[in-house]
Amino acid sequence: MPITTTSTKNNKTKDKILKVSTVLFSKLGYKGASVRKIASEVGIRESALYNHFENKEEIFLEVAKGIFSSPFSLEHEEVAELAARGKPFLQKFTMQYKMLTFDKGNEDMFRLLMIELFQNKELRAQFMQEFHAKNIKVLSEAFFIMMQNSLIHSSDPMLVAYEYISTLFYIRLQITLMRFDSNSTDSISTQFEKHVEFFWESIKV
Amino acid sequence: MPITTTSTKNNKTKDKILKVSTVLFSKLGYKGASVRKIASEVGIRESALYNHFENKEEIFLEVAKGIFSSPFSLEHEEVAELAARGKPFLQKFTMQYKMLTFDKGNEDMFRLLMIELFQNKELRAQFMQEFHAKNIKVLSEAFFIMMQNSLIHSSDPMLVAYEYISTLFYIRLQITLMRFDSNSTDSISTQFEKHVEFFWESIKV
DNA sequence: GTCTATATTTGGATAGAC
DNA sequence: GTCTATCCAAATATAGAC
Repeated sequence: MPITTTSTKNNKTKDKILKVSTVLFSKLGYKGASVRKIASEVGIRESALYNHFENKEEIFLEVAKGIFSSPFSLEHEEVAELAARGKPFLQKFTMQYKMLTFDKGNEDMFRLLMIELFQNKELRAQFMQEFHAKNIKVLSEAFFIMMQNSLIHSSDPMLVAYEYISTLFYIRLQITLMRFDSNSTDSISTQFEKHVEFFWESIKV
Repeated sequence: MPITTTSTKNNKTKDKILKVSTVLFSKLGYKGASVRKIASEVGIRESALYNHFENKEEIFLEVAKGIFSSPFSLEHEEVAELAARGKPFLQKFTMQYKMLTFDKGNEDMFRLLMIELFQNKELRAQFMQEFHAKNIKVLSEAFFIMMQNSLIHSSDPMLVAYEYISTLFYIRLQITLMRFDSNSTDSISTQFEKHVEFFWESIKV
């Protein structure tokens, strides 16, 4: 008995509403994605939407849940194991980040986050926690281990983590922008790998 | 005969409209800042607005001009001179960036840019050009000079520039987010200086 | 240049028949 | 659960008096 994220029952319309809403919210933002457009795209009347959701806000909140539900992350043991080897950790972490960047669903969620970031206090708080603090935590733990193993120069692990994640974020933002305009990301797609190389060369003993 | 940026004549109302619009657009975005709210805040009727601007779009475009009009930047000669000394260049460049981050007017413009980034193709193009490409150009020129003077390790100046600017951008975004919620930026305000130190230690010969 | 009045469109939401 | 019909509020914008 597999349980879907949200609805326990077979609810095709509700699912379609969420699917359509995700696309529209992440393209047009909360205000831009009107109930009219959503209903029209789903293929039903606006009034029918209200059989599945209380109001527009509820649809949005359901969609927005997806923003911070990262499909994968490194296990604590895996972090320790990889960090002890140094560079492999950075490679693994960065490739996961790259995957998220190019994954269609996560791309939509990232765009939605960026669009609503300054319009939604709750999203800002979650951004700081889930996108920033969590990454800083994992990375600084890894860098700390690398320092203990004398693989990299000793300094503040949190600072090193900050420096590392900031570039990943910037690459992700740029790529998301380019893809939104259907521009080629060829010139920037290897930036993640270049970042790993540059950074590792910078910090290694 | 000093000429104001936009209006040659003394036009107090028009100036007030622009001032109010700047605040509202940068808080609520294009859609959120209604003509009603603008007029109300200015202290006139909506219809009176149309004596000064064709429509809402025109007001926005006028306000948006301010996004990419950086108040200061380094002269070409100054870049060369400072870059030849290495670290002083990074310090100067970064302090200018920090000033922009904390400057009220530029803070509003940066927020407006972030809010509308995914809603406005023209803004995206300008962001890539004015915020990214221009900075990469200045920085890579400086790093190139440092390499020629054997102050830093030889590598791709563009890559080094990319790594450098990405962190500055991330710090700026975080600070702008915190200030938007009136949160203290004490813990992060020295991040710019830390970035200079960390980066210089990473690249210096 | 500003006001009142009004037109028009869009958007969120409900009532009630099927 | 979906439809038609309808309501109400908000938003952009114009006409014309003062």
